[in-house]
Amino acid sequence: MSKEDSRKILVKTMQSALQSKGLHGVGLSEILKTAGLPKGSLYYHFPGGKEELALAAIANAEQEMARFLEQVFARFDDPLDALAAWIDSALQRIAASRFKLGCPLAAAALDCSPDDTDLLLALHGAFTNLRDQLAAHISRAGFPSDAATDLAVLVLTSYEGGLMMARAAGSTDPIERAFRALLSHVRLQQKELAHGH
Amino acid sequence: MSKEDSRKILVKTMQSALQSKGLHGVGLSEILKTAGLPKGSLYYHFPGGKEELALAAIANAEQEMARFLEQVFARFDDPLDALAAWIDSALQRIAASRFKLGCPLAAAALDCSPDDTDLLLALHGAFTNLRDQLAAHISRAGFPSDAATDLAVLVLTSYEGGLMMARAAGSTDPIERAFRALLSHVRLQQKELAHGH
DNA sequence: TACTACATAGACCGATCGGTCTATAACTAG
DNA sequence: CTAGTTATAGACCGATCGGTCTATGTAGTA
Repeated sequence: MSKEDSRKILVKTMQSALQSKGLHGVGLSEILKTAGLPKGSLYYHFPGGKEELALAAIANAEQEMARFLEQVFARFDDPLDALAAWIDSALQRIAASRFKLGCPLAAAALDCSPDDTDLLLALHGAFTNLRDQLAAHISRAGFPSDAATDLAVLVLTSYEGGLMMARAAGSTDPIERAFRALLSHVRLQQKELAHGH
Repeated sequence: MSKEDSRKILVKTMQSALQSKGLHGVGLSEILKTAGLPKGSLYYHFPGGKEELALAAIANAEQEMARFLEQVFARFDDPLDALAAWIDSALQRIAASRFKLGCPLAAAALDCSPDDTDLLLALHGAFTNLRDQLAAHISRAGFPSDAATDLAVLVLTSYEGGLMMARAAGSTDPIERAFRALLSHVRLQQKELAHGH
């Protein structure tokens, strides 16, 4: 097994563990058992141990999400249609996991100690990047830059909060309701803007 | 020290621990040290151990939040003004804790195992109650029942997601942005409704 | 074949985990 | 004063935690 294979397996395993149990909810032994690798491999690829692995998993999750967003926005002319499609696919993914999987970023953010600065900094960076990416697309829908950034944050917070509540509810209902409300309000605002107010 | 005192201290300590470190982020020993009580007290008041204590902390957090919401909505004629005031006070509370404290419900939801059914059921109940409470007030602002519930969920998800992102950012910026967008869109919709559309 | 990285393998460590158990202090009722 | 209940107190337990360490393949190069 090559170097890159083991690294990737470990990162993916940690990412999935973050989604289902949080940072402190899983032990290294469980991760290694799932990954099918011994402890030596972990500390060879990640001398920093659990935290370094978590940082890698966070970076990977951010990249995956950014890539996916880019794909979705490329498939639709109207950014708001893309937004709706993104949420639809998220609903399917969550339901498919029987509501076990949340966002690895959110889980890490709430499960770490407040003075775990490395982790929090990485998370802040990830959220900022995703926010700016969303904002850039939303502004294409006719929203001024400031309003687009605010809207992007609203979308992200609802998404994260919605994932969390969907997990508790064992249902996609919270996400469906939140984005039904969000999109209906945003469409209305868009119409107002188009009429030159 | 009376029975009720120790119980309350333990519940509050666990609640605060959930907010700052999550369910698995704190050990019982740390909780007991903070509470200034020995292990015997914990297992006397909560024979079910950590999980029973966590359930009590969740129930208490829900009650506190519901009570606070009731107070805020009682102070304003316009429910949307109350919503804004609620967020303002949340911003102050978060900043005062130097962004260390999140929502204990969210932390528990993301930090527990997917088959921890007791915990997830309690969380689902709490979120549903808060949602219905919010929806009842929002419908007073002129929104039909269905739309009011959707909006209430949007408010809750944004609040929870916003708290999480504020923690990562070390700033109230995400909450401010999310609710600036949310309230502006909702006010617009309210105007449309008032004009009889 | 010998040398040298790379990567795996897992025994082992002290610390801490959640939980159990017995002992005792403090108060109340008779 | 005694008996009984309530609550505190903390020693103690096996399991598991994250992390270190040495030994063992294994692949590429000379």
